[in-house]
Amino acid sequence: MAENIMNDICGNESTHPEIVRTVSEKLPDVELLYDVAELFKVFGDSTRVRILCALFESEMCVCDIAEVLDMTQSAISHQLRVLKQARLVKYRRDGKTVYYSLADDHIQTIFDQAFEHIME
Amino acid sequence: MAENIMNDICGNESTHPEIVRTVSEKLPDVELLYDVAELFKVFGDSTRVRILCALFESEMCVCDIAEVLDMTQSAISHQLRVLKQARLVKYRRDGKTVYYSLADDHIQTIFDQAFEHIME
DNA sequence: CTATCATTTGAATAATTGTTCATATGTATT
DNA sequence: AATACATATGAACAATTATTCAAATGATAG
Repeated sequence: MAENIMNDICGNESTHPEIVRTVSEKLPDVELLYDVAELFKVFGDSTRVRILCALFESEMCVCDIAEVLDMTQSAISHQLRVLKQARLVKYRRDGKTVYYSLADDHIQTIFDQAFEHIME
Repeated sequence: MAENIMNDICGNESTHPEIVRTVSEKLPDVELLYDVAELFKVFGDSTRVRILCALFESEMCVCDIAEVLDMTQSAISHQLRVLKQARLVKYRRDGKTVYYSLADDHIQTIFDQAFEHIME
């Protein structure tokens, strides 16, 4: 009973060497793709999506955003921090109040495409 | 020492009632925005981003993808499952081998915009 | 049927992350 | 000064998740 359980599982040689080679060449730098994933990770939370969509309409202060989303001011502030670090929102201070707005035009385009994907 | 620490923290009445009202009206359904976040969550992992970018070039079997990304075949399979559930990839079987390819044209557009945001 | 190989799946583990609570800034008013 | 209020921040907790390992399918050839 010499069960030869080798289970190569696609060992050394490729199944399709030429495809592996050309795709490996054309694939963008790992670091760039990592940054892309990081950007999408920021979009990948419903609270942040709702904040950005709210800011599509108008600049807003933290309190107003919290009221529109029916969430804690602290929770909103934490998420605005994430959006700020990703350079997706900018802010201006007026007295005690801080007003946030969108920092980038690409955002709306990206969201529009996402909507289209979901709708179809 | 009657320290009146009330800390309203934007209590009942809005700071900007008219903005809160109009934004609340225009904001898309929570469910739709939740779906948008779910889609971006799928894009928010560098392994999946690399898989999708690889598939931009050519359809590929699981083993080849694993070799291009220098990762376990099992890890790739798990992620392909996520991409499949999100209707982002489709597959065809040919004997023992399963070939994956992109299921949607929006993906490339979304990624292009993401690249632009990062580059600028 | 058995052996082999590509792929899938399930459980376990480690790491990441969103919210809450409490507290700390910062700014204006008295 | 002290008070009030908008916002920010830090620690803690719960929940989610990507990878690994082991084992199970599924498919073909002998």
